[in-house]
Amino acid sequence: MSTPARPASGRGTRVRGTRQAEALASVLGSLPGFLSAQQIHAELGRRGERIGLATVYRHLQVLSEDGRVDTIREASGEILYRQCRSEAHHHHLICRVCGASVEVEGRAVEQWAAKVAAEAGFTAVDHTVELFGLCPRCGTP
Amino acid sequence: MSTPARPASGRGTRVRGTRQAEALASVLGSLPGFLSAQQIHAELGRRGERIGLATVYRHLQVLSEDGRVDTIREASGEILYRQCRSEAHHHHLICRVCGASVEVEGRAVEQWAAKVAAEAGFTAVDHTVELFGLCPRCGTP
DNA sequence: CCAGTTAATGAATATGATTCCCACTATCGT
DNA sequence: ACGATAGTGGGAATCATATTCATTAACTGG
Repeated sequence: MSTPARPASGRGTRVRGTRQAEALASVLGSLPGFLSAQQIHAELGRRGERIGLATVYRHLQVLSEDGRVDTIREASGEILYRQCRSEAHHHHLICRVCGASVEVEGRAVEQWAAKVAAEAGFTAVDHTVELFGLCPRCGTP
Repeated sequence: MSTPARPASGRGTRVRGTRQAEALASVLGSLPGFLSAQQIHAELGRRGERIGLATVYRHLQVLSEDGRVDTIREASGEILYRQCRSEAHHHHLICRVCGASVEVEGRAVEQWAAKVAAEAGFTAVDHTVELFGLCPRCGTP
């Protein structure tokens, strides 16, 4: 036997372990900032993996639905993806220039949101909070 | 003379007072929530104004650049527009169901953002904050 | 180890919002 | 009223993302 099966993702997923899924995970795991689907696709090509753009989109969609990658929307409307460390709810501080990002937690924001919502009589409140700026490297020429 | 000119927007804008601009302003002024360009275009048609979609987009773009309307991005990526009361910086609490919105200020959030950014060494930090929930009417069946 | 089952792939095509093009029209200064 | 020119609008262009469907290949039972 030699534990033949499950060469891929390892988990008890209903997903087949494919070369493409592994390559995508590898890229997400090795690059630090937020990337667009197209950038990820390009990086895959650069690494010699010839993977269809549709497949990249498909995987990213599933991964983000499962909460395994976080997404933000750029000013242009393009979606950027990033594999995140913490499972817990958090926000991002993102460099406008290089895309580097820091995960930040926002207890203060959660509380503020809850208070404001309650005052207005709103329920089931969700929120989006993202911070954009210049990281130390890009902001200090 | 009889102060003939300036039939349109009134302000010292460099924009010509056109029928289309007035109609658009009228729609924005009379509808309460956030609307997509297409919804606004449809409403204009409903009111008997035959205005090109391109013109609607053009005006909305200028208005939002001038800060005369606020914009948010729906989950689908579509941009929603709304004429806002206050010139001052503010955020929105928006009903997921009916689109109604309340303007909220977020001193607490601004301060939190500034602090978090400073700690990470980021500069020139900007932020996006939007709250989505169910308004009193839509949340209480 | 092999063949069959079926999910996964990907090239091409579709979609849908937004923008661009450009000939035509209407506003405003004179 | 006239002319310069900003504004208009129909349609084509763009661009990210979704979908289709025939083909490929990952797992599974034998």
